[in-house]
Amino acid sequence: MKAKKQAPSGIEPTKSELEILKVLWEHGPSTVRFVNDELNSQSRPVQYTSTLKLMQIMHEKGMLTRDDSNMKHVYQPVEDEEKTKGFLLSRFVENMYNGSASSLVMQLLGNKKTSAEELKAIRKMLDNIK
Amino acid sequence: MKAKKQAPSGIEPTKSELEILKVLWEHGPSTVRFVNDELNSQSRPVQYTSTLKLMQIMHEKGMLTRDDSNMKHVYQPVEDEEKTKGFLLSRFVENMYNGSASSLVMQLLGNKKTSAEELKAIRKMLDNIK
DNA sequence: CCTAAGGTAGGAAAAAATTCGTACGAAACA
DNA sequence: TGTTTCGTACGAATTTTTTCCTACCTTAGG
Repeated sequence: MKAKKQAPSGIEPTKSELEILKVLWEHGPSTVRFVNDELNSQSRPVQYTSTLKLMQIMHEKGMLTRDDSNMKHVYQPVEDEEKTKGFLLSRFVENMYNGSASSLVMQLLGNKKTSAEELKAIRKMLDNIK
Repeated sequence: MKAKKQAPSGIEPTKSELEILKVLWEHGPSTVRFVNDELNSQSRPVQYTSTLKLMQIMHEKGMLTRDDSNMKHVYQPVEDEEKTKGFLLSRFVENMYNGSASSLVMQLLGNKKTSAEELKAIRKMLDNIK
């Protein structure tokens, strides 16, 4: 008998779970049917019952709430987008850059894919904080 | 018979593979013994042969090269730290912020865990690019 | 030489994550 | 009312990732 590995209040989505969260973040509370259609049109073919199962599991884990007062259950993330993304981001920084946000930004700036536009936007943000 | 899913030149480490890469990045080319000791002292208990197996798999995948001219094989990442981290970072940005680096930075700035020191460092970097 | 210590290889088990088949209930509608 | 459509539940199969057991080889020390 092993203690359940504690995760910060149901956060810590797997890859597939994240896909689902993204749909819910973008479109708000949704039915399984909607999420599944979205996945199929936006990213990849997946069977309805697969999406259903996964969303049920996420519900069990406390990652999603659902309204099952109607036949078509409507699911919704427990934690909001900001919080979850913030968590994942700081874990990423922790993991990859020893917690140094500036190291990450430096990497980002050295990245060919970061356009001049982006740089400008970032500067502007920093100025606004000043 | 299914076609092997192609991955960008051996990148795309799993969680455990990343742990190993981190050791190799920090300490340079290493033996399995060294990496295993490091994992055990730095992060978690893991059997020698588990680490061995994983490093062998990474080698097969073309993620690590190895010098097996001596009995104690010495392993080394194929891609350098910058490149791999850059890849992972841009995938993260792509995934989580629709490719918008500035969105990510904004989140970072709103993060309690990003200290004033960090902010200062980031500003300085931006000024240097100007 | 013999043995102990430490190395690799490889198969297989275990665990985690993902996918799907089947059963069955409710609702839409011809 | 029958039947087709759309929904959930749930067990199980599959795939991916991780772990470890066993066999066997090489080297160091006595």
